[in-house]
Amino acid sequence: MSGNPLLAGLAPTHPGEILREDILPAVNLPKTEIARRLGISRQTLYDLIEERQPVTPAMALRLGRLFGNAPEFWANLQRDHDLRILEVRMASELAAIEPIAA
Amino acid sequence: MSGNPLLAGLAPTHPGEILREDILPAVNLPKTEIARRLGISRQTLYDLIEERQPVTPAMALRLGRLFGNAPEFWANLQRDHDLRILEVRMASELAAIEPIAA
DNA sequence: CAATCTGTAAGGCACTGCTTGACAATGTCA
DNA sequence: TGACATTGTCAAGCAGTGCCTTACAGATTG
Repeated sequence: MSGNPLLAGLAPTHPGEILREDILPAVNLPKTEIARRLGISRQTLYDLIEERQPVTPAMALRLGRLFGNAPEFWANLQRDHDLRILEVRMASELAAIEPIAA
Repeated sequence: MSGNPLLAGLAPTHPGEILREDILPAVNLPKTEIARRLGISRQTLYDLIEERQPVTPAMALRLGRLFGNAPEFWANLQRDHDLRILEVRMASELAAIEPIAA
């Protein structure tokens, strides 16, 4: 998948984007309140929303619980984001690894 | 899924277990060599194998590259492991979160 | 006006992912 | 047999990170 030209231009969606653009507007509650309900600091919520911090496993559980979806949903968003970013950043390092013939 | 009694007794499989039990025996190369090929220290490989360290996104990419499988495979193993462990550890904390009615 | 919400910044702290270096025990093979 | 590689573990260190508290100015709302 790494070299797939069809995927090359796709911006890796950060979970914070979905939270900011889709979910929070739909829920329409003060962010202060959201943070309190999630049991995290207001600062941390803003960091998430502004894509400065990742969705950790613990955060995936909190989000899933609060918004009624599977923690895997959030974890997968973060996984895909991480892999797509790192794939580029580690390109030469990875290319140096010789795959073992199966 | 969290309360599913059918899943309750399943030990959360650490990626290290699969590496240790399935892949490394099949490959049959000195672990010293494996570590070198992965571009990580010998110590780190042992930590992985002995389930003392998680498969980070960077590690998922290395493993996928070396063993010819998708990095998502490794990342998912770690994701499931993390979630299952945390789900238990954070049980009361999560229960305190009131889900928002969709 | 008073109170709440917004968005950001600064500083700190505990944890963690990974490294290097070292060691004793075991295995391998000219 | 003796040289060498492999195994498994321990100790120490270090940079990065996830989250916190505190604080501030500006906007919004009762």
